[in-house]
Amino acid sequence: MAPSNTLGTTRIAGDETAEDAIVERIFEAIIDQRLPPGTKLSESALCEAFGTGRMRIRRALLLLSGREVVELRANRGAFVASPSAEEAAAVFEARLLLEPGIARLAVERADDADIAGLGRHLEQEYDAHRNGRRNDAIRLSGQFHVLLCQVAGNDVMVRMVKELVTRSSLIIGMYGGPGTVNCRDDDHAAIADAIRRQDGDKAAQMMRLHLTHIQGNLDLSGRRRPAADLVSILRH
Amino acid sequence: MAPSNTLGTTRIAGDETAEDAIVERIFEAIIDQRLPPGTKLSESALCEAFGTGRMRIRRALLLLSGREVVELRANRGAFVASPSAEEAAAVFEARLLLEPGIARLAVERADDADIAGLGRHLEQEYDAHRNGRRNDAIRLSGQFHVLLCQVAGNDVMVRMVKELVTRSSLIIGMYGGPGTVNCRDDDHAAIADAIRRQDGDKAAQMMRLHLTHIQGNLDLSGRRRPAADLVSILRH
DNA sequence: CACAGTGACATTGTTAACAATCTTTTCTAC
DNA sequence: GTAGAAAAGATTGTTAACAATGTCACTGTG
Repeated sequence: MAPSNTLGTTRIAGDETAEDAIVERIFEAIIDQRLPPGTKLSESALCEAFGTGRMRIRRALLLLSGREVVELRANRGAFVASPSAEEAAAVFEARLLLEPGIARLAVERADDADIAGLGRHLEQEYDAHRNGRRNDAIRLSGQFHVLLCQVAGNDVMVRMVKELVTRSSLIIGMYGGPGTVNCRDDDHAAIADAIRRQDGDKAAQMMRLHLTHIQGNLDLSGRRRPAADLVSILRH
Repeated sequence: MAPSNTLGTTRIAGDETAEDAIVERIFEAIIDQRLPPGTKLSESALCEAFGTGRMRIRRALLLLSGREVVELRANRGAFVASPSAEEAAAVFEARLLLEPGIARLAVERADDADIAGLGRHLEQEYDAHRNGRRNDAIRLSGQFHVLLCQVAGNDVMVRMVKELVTRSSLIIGMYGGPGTVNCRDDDHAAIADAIRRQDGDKAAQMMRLHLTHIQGNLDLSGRRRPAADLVSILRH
């Protein structure tokens, strides 16, 4: 099972530092849109939420700012990034350049275990969607793209896509319609199907289409969701 | 002129923090192979080299580790990353996926000023190469790829390619022949030429060829250059 | 009533001392 | 002379106090 540690790094268990875990938790919270853009990430609140000292928190925030997911304003503190419209366009342009190729690579590299894993993932996604577990649905939806990179067997791309997916969540939170979810399950199923059939061109094309779908649901008028209470969101 | 601040971020001048400058300097030093893989980056040496306190240095090192360019070993300190053979393959696979598309985008977006800028850059590259300024040649060579992203007008890709180019320098330092430079100037000229002629397919193809050339000069037998003296390398 | 100024409070940024770990040297035993 | 152990030294990691800055409520004035 192991429901937690989703989107986790490809690292050996004992090797993880505490701030990596914090980074990962905040990453996830942003991906499933529990932390909307602009949310203030105050040090004291994070200390309380994670039960750790200020140093760890500050390191984690610095790491997150390096991933463009958190904005550090001098003497003001850390905030969940609020991507501009240009940034949003750039993120999706990058995804359209990367991910169809990744899908094609995934076709080349996928073995039976990978195919089975994709199937299991789709089932989870579908389940979460059907049972109305919105947060799970959003997170799994983003995780699908990362999973594809893992099937493609390229850790560099895993890192990149993880960052792009997270930023996409922020973008959707800002510029997407109220009910918009990260991805439509049907698209994912189509991509996975193409991979199962070893049709690289189709997989790439479906991925391109999928990303275009998401992009098409954005309106770029700069709305913003209200910031929520940090401690309750991140409490374990 | 402005010979320094090459490969600099797309940021407003006054907005830069001190650690960003440090990060950029180390990035550059790695790109033109003055800092070989495995070099120990001791805090005290860096403090001396940059004339700043330990805190700044530690923040910079953490940022660099987030970009996979520096490896942080607990209680041992920071080291210039030594990419494994698998990592090397992943980096070039990612570049082959990204950069041909970027070249194509650059063709679509390039205006006259961009074309002129590319021309000037090539001249500088050629000049450095002819006059035996090896470090400049290597740095400019890497910078060409970043410049292309800037022409393509996508800051997300700029960040990605900057990281990939830096890691490529490490890879070449470890697995490349002794005289191997980052890129051959001819390839760059051919790419720039295709852009000038607005031939997107050709630009993409030349980029693919170019990256394949570099990749072909690697042998993956895990040699390592000796570590050099930090303070003399980074002193201003 | 609106607004500028002032002060108290809260939050972030920095520094320096301390603790823990690793490295190197030295000493002893074989 | 070599190998192992122990201690001294150097380096990194952590903590806590302090300084600087920003925020907000309150007050007085126009």
